[in-house]
Amino acid sequence: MENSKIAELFEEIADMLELDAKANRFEPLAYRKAALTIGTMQQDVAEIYAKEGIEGLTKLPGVGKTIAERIVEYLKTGKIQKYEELKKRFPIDFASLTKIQGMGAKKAYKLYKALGIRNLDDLKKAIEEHKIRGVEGFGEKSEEEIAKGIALLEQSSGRMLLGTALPEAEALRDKLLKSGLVERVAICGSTRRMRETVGDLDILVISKKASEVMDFVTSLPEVDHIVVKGPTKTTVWLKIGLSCDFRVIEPESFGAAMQYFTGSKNHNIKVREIAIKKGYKLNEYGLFDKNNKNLVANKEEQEIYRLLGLDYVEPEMREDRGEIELAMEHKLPKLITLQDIQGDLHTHTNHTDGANTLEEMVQAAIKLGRKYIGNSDHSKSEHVAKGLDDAAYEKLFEEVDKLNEKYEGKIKILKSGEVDILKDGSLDLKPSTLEKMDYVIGAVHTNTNMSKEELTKRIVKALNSGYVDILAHPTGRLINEREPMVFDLDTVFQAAADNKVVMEINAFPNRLDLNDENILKARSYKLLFSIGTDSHRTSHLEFMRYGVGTARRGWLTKEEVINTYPLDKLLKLFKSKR
DNA sequence: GCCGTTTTCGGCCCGACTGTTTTCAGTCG
Repeated sequence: MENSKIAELFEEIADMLELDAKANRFEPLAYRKAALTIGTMQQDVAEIYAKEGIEGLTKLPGVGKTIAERIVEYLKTGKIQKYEELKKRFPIDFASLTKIQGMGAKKAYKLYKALGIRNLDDLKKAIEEHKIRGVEGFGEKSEEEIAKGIALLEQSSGRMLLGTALPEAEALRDKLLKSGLVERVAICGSTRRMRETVGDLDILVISKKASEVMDFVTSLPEVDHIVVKGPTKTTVWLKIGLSCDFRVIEPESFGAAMQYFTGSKNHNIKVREIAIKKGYKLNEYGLFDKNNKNLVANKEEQEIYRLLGLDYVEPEMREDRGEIELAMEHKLPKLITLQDIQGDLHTHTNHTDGANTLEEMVQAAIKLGRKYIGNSDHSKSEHVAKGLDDAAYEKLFEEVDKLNEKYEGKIKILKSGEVDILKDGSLDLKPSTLEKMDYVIGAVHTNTNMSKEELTKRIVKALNSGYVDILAHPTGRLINEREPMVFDLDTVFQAAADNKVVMEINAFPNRLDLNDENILKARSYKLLFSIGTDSHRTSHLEFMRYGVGTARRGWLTKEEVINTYPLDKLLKLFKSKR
C-alpha cells in the first residue's frame, strides 16, 4: 500500500511550492487536498489504477489530470520528477520536520537558510547549542517549544483506537457537565464521526464562563501538560497519549459550531462552498446572510443543512464520499442505529478463550436489552483458544438447551460456532455438527500469508460449501498491528452473493472488519451484514456501538444488517439456505 | 493544480492562538 508515501510526497511538494515565490499561490493547496484524500482513504491507489486506469484516479476528490499522472509516475518508477527537482532547490526533510508541533515549511526553511538545518538530527544539535534563538523571527521561547515538540513526537505513536479515545472523551465530557460551569458539552471531530482511529479529541463547550472552563480543563488529572491556552480555545496533551482541544462557544452558535468541529475537513469545505454560492457565509459561529444576520442563531446543526438545500447528513457520513450530492438529491440512506440492534451473533465463553460462563454472557446480554445471543465458541484448530471438537459442541448445545428453558421469554440463545476455514478451504467440523447449529460462522485464522490466488480460492471454497452463513472478520486485519490478508475482495464478495453468505462487521475495537470502505464495496454486491462484538467477556458486549458506527460509516440501513431482525425473521433467513 | 446549481475562466474556507513582530506571519484544525 503506497497511499501514505504518496500523500507524504504531495505534502512535501506543497511545502516546497509554498516557499517558491514564483509558484502559483493555490498550487500547494491543490497538492495538500490530494494528499488529504489519498492519505485518509483505505482503498489502495495502486489497485484503483490497476482496475480503472487513470480515469479512476481523477475521480478522487482533489485529483485532476496532472496529479493523477504524478501518481502513475510514482507507481511505475517509485519517483516523482517534480518532487526531485524541487528537492534540489530545497534539500530539507520537510516530512519529518513539519511533524513537530508548531513547525511548518516556512520556519523549517528559515532555519535551513540561517543554520543549514536539513533534518531532525541537525535541528536537535542546533537546539543543544542554543543556536535557534539567534535566528531572526525565533527567540528563546521558540527554541524551547521546538525542543518540547521533538520530545513529544518521539514519545507519541500515531492514531489511537476509537475504542480507547471515545471512553476518554466521554469521561472528560462528564466531568465538564458535573462542573457546574457549562450548559452543554459535545464530543465532535473524528470521534463523533466514529472513525476507527482518532488523531485527537475535539470537545465543544457551551458556557458563559469561558475562562473558568479553560482553567477547569487544564487542571484535570487526565491532563499531562498544556499545549496552548487562550480565552476560548485550549489544547492539552492527555496522559493517555492523545491531544485534546476544548473550545468554548456562545449558546447561540451551538449548531454551527457542532457542524464545524465535527468535520471532516473536506466535507466542511464543500458545505461552505455551497453556502458561498447561495450568498451566505458559514463559520463556527453561524450561517450569515449578506446583512450579517445569523440565520441559524440558537438552532441545531440540522438547520444549516436545511437552509443550504441539503438533507441532514449524519456525522458518520461526512467524509466527502458523495454524501453531499445525495443530500442535495434527497437520496441519503436512513442509517442503522444502536437501538435497532436486536441481538449479537458473535460471542465466546470460558469453554474456549472467553472469560465468562455462557450463563453470565446471557445475563449480560439481557441487561443490554438483546433479544437473542449467538454462542460462537472456537473450533478445534484454534489450539491457543482451546477450540472445541465435535463432541464438545454436542455438550455445549445441551447446555444451551437448558439455559434456553431457564431464560425462556427473556432471551433466546442460538447455537453456533466460529469454525476455522482450514488451509485447503474445508471446514474444521463434521457436517453433522454444523447441521446442529442455528448458523455457522466461518473464519480464517491461520496460514494467512499464502498467495493472493490461493487465499481467494480457499475462502471461496468455504463459501461454496453451503455451510457458512457468516464470514467473520473478513480481512483479518488488526488496526495498528496486522495488515489485512491479501485476497481478491471482489471475487469473495461475488461468491458470498451467490451463496447468500452474510459479511460480518466485527465490532471489536481493534478489528472493525469489514471497515467502512469495504462495507461500501460489499454493499454494491447487495450483500447482507451482521454486526458481531466477538465478545470474550461480558463487558465486550458493549462494543456493539463501534460496529454500528462502522456500519453507519459504510452507509448501511437496518434492513441490510441481519441482527436488527426479530428472531423469527433471522431464523427464517438462516433456514432458507439449508 | 482543481473544479463547475453563478464559472471551461477565475475563483479557491476561515478563525484562534503564539511569539516576536510594534501590526503580523506562521501554524493549526
